[in-house]
Amino acid sequence: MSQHDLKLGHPRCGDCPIRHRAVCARCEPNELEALDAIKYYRSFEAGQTVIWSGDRMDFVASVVSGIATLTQTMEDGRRQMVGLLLPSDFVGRPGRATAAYDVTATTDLVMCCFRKKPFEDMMASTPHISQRLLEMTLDELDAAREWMLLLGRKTAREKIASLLAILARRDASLKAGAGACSFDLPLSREEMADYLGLTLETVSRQISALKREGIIALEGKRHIKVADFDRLTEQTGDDTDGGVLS
Amino acid sequence: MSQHDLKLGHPRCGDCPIRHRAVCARCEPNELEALDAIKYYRSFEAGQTVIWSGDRMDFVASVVSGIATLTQTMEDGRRQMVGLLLPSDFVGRPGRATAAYDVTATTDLVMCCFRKKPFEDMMASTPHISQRLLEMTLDELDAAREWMLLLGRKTAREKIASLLAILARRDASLKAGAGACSFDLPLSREEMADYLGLTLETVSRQISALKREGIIALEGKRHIKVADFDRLTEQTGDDTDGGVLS
DNA sequence: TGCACGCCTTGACGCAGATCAATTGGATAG
DNA sequence: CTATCCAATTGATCTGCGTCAAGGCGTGCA
Repeated sequence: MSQHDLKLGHPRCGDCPIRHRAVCARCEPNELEALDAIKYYRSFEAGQTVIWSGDRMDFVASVVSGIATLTQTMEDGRRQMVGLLLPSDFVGRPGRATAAYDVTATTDLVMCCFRKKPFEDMMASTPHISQRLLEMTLDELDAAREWMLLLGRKTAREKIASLLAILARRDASLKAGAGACSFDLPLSREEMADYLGLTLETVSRQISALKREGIIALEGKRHIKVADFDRLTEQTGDDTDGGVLS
Repeated sequence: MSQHDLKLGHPRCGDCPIRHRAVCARCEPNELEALDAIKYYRSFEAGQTVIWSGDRMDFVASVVSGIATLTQTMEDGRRQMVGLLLPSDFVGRPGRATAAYDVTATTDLVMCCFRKKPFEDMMASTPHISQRLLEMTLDELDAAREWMLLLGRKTAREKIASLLAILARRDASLKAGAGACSFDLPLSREEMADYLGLTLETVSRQISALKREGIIALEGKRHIKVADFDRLTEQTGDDTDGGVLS
């Protein structure tokens, strides 16, 4: 769409990690300067809650390193994860005063925060930013819709396989397409269950089943080896044309 | 956020219905002129498919009247609705060439379409538009996340009650809050099932159960009467502080 | 008037996944 | 080396919802 993507910072250098699609040589350096003035960093330990749903939220933020989750909780304690935040993902909603979801660090986490008021002012005066945010939000919406199909219509086995495939794709060196790969699970069984709309027992049983069938292997509880990625994706129920994302 | 909301057209007049939060007296008339040049209208009959997933899509659009759905279908025919498009909702993604979901008219439908290329050009030159779209996309993302909780963790009864509450809230004259109301179901049992991640039989049974308990009453198959809205919302599993949206 | 077709309802039954409960295994502390 | 703790596994049983199947009801067409 825009040949001139906003350079709020370069993902590679980790300085200010708002993701952009392609490095662009024509970006204005002063956009970065402006952001420098209103940003600060916060670190969290694995398991720490970053924000509780309903809290006043006077910043927006971007994940620098680590993984966080967005979850919703019902009165009786049922929990559903509704977002998985990976490095460069954006948190918080310009124009809203309170948080709508719990945000929890599942690994050690560093976030780059922007005070909300100046960030919003800057959005108003810097069109690239809202265009970039729109693009990112549309990506998230697509991911949410894929997730809805998983929650509403997939079996437990398909759910697990889908999650493992997502994690494998993003974590492992799968450049070429099919083949072997291995990665660390960033989520506990319970967190996986909250992601998938299952119980942790069902998650555990399905992982054991995949192991028994030789589709995956475990090293410890948290490290997964996938012998043949194609055999895993066969289990996901998805169309078999493995779209490789940019 | 922006005190100066884009006036692409006034929802009330139905001319060009991109929704905006508040009527703004200071809008530039030429923004509207610019849109006039690239827009056109299309009508569909109930049941007609507007776009198939994978189709080349050279426009974006906004719903003028009627209701449309976004659905995803798996190879074996399992279907999940992932979006419900009501008047003033936006369809299509700037920057993407092909449709990601099936779009189907569930009632007679009129859409206001914008040719994509000129629309994108205008987005680039008119910051208000991307800001307005960002706001709308964030609203959709919130709705999708609420929906994920429903799909992942709610029981069949809670799902039905939630859907009826959503339809009642938007359709009926519930200004004051609680009380009686009635409305027409815009969806068939099967479409409700696809929305909720259930089978149509389960939908039918749950509706019968709510009827038996006097929480709702049916007139014909498609008209619902809710005697006491609070008794319905008690069944949704949601927190009981009925947030009234702007 | 009757038949066919679509949509909905209702019943009977089975199973995937939830629930309840016990055990294992790996990590850390004493 | 043993005790403690917590995440994960595994087993036994239960149940909500899916599946399969048989009507019911309204609408349109011959």
